[in-house]
Amino acid sequence: MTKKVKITPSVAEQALIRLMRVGDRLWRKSDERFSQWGLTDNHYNVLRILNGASDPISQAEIGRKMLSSRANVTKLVDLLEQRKFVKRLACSDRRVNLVELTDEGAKFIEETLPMVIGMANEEMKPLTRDEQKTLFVLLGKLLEE
Amino acid sequence: MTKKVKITPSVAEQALIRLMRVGDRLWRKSDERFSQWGLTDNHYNVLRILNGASDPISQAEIGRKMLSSRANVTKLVDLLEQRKFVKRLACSDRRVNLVELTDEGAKFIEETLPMVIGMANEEMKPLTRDEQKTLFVLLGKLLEE
DNA sequence: TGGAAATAGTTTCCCGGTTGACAATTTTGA
DNA sequence: TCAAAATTGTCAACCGGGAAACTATTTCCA
Repeated sequence: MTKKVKITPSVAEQALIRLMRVGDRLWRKSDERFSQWGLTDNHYNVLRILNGASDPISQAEIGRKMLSSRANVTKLVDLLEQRKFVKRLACSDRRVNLVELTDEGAKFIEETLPMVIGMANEEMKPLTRDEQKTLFVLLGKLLEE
Repeated sequence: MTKKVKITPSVAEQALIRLMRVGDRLWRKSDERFSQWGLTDNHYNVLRILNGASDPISQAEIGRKMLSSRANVTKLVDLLEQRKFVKRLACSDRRVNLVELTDEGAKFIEETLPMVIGMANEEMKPLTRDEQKTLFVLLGKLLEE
């Protein structure tokens, strides 16, 4: 028979695995929930970015903020535009499309955001507020490499 | 112009978003690294599960442990079998395939595991050991719903 | 100033994963 | 006991996202 490699995983590795697992689960749940509106988590992300921006922003900028490829942003904006949540504007730099939220898009955000935030709160309920804060800080340290 | 919805994100939501973001980044890096062996993170996961199991286990069981669909486990095992890392065995319950690690698969794990663990340690280096432990515990609370 | 390099957006192709249908088999319970 | 329900593995179709190639445009700098 095969001889198995015995390993006692380090704390670092255990934490890493759990981090990936929790993250994966949250993405799945999130996508599952947004599908009720025929959208992806990422579609909604675009809407929130636009809602948070004071001015229309370029697709490349959107891609940078959400760590998505330019190619994919094109597709995301395509759908959102077809849904009339978003509009592409010409820009003086004729390479770029500026994207802005339409009134309809803003209305959609307004109607759905409370529910979305509610889901987040629900998801984090097992942690006290202090623990949530601690988690936030620790994850922050991992983000800046 | 559109009226934007103003929201100050809750601590819970900020932590959740960061959690998803960090998780996503880790998955990407992980996949990128495993690709040097022509494998996916998930392929390796299967090997580790088999390495950790004392006996051959069914594909359905593998899928359960790694939160992957049965259909996908079929494909994962297909490749691993073709690579000779894994073997399918008949089972008295004739619906199931038992899967076991071959000597070659065990050898592969033995050779690569130190590197994989090293990557994990590297990734978590921004945190002290205590912080890693704290992170592990907090994430644990999120896992049990 | 003019040509090389950089940037933006799109399109095509590919890849990994899921869903749903299916056949084979086993378990359940009336 | 035996038909209905559940389980397992597979396959085909689909879907979201990434990489590379391409065009159009702008910036850089020798």
